[in-house]
Amino acid sequence: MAPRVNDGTITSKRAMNRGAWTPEEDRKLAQCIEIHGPKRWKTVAIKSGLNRCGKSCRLRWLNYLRPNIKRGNISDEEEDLILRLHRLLGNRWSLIAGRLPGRTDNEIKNYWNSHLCKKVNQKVEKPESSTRHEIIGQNDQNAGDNRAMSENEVEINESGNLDVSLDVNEFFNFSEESFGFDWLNKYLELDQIPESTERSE
DNA sequence: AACAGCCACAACCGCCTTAGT
DNA sequence: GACTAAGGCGGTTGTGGCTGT
Repeated sequence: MAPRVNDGTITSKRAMNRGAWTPEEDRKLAQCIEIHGPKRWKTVAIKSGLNRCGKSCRLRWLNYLRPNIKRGNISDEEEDLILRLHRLLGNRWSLIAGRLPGRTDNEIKNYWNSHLCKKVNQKVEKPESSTRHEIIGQNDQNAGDNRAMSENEVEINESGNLDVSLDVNEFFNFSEESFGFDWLNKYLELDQIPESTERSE
């Protein structure tokens, strides 16, 4: 790895604006992105004259300013989807967010940490209701380790009893139009894997 | 009314990956 | 291939608002 000389976050902390964004800053950023597009964040940061780093501008745009963004009121359906996707993917919030149109990884991450994490833990504490889901959920503590795994593999159960190996990119159709829930049905079907399939090795 | 504790969420930090030279 | 800058991501923190005492 290259030594970090300047990654945009350490850069002259003294000089950069930090903290909450003001409506005026939002307006300037939106204007600048309109001109330069939601890329080249360093350029956007400079041209907007906001005295913010590129990463900060990017985050603000992605989480609050970009069009078609949904805020709050996560529906039961969405919550269920998040739970299922988390079982499948672990803490890969951007992937999960990619399946929830209008939702951001930051929002889902926050929602998970403040709401769903507790729910899952409560379920885990009730072994009598243990289903395949709860058993898998117990591996959530290791979810971060999923990053070390191949992008193309999802090994759900490290015990070897239920190793589901699949191509995530193939499983999820990442095309722009695929924000519907059809793909979920596929997963839900998969969710009821017959015993013979589960034991396939 | 005042205070403490909790919760939700916006924002930052640091690591990793990718693209460009 | 090596190096650097920039982008992307997940983890963590700071803080304002809410609730209970």
